[in-house]
Amino acid sequence: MAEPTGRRERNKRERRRRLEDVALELFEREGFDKTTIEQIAGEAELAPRTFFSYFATKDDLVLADYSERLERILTELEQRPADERAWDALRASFAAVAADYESEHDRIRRRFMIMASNPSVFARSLHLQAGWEQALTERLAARLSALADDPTPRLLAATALAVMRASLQHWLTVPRAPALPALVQSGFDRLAGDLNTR
Amino acid sequence: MAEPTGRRERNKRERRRRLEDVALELFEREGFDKTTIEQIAGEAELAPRTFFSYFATKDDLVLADYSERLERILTELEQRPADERAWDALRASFAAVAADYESEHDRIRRRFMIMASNPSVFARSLHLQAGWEQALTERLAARLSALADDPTPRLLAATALAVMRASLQHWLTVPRAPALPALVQSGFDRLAGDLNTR
DNA sequence: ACCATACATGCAGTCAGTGCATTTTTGCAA
DNA sequence: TTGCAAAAATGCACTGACTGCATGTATGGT
Repeated sequence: MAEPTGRRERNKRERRRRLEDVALELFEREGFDKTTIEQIAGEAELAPRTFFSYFATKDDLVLADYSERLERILTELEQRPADERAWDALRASFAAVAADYESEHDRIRRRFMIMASNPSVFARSLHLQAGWEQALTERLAARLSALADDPTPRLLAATALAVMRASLQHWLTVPRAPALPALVQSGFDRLAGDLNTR
Repeated sequence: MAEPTGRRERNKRERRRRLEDVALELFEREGFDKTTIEQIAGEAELAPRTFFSYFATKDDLVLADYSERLERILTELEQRPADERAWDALRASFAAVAADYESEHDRIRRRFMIMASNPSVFARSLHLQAGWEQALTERLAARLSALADDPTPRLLAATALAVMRASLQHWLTVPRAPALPALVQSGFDRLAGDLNTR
């Protein structure tokens, strides 16, 4: 009875969510290192072993939705006109994604705090970002019809991500910082324009 | 007999070195994950427990000399004239450090390969780089007399490191790449100059 | 109601990393 | 030389993440 199909799906989603919620709270209250998988599974009313069919590592609990963000960026970039200058296309794409972040400030901030205070989580997040850099590099290379040994695409990707990262950190840690899209845009502008005036 | 003092120091250095050598070779031959601390210690003729008084983690074996590099960069930056534009000072500092790398191509490449093929080592290296970014950011803030909430220093630091990283990767992976200092310099120039012409 | 399948669970194991107690080395001085 | 204190190496017992494999249990379609 009840739903026709998809109870399985629903249960899965619900359990995954429960693990995430419970874990985040424990991390904040007791600290990441002091919290064991056993505790997390316990509070989520699952067997410890089951945890690992939902998350590959403890770190992933904090970084669960990282991969969606990359998709967002790439999609956004895909939609920019082909004749737009690469840097401008990146600027627009990142600003658009930044606008998404804006509405999730608290959620993102919570995770950022845990991440920032835990080396292994932090390291893993950077590792995921490196994956983004690679993906971005490839798209840019295609877009620019760059030769395989042209460093330009990687340089652009790395720099754009650096702007995003610096902006994000600023946005999350400085008390009354401007809105994220504004920070991102001005970061891009600064690099393109008055880099040599400071 | 023999040396008056410093035998302790010497032994320590020698053992550390032995661990590093032995480990690198094992990593290359058997793979990072398949190699256990026990094996490494065994080949270096030390007790497993002793390993941890030389290296905090297995990852550190690959990244042993990362911290010295940061020092190099900061020192170099310190020596640039105070009235030089920040971006130019960074350019010169990074190019100087890049020149050091040049002579160590093989050593660096070996480690890079292990790092690139192992997530946890790679993640840790990025984490160390984030530390550099922070240190650089602080130096630049001082240099620019920037206010605490000015994003400029972080942006400059992040970007400069992005250039360095992109150049390094290019240098190590593209068959007949130009010399590293040249790559670094042209990366800096490209960002400062013709970013908006591509 | 029945069955195949997906999923949760239990169990036993590996390995990195840590704290603590003990033994061995080494530097120095009598 | 010998003796001694500090430094370093070692051994031992432990925690906790993560894995492989076998088994139980719920779910969806017939």
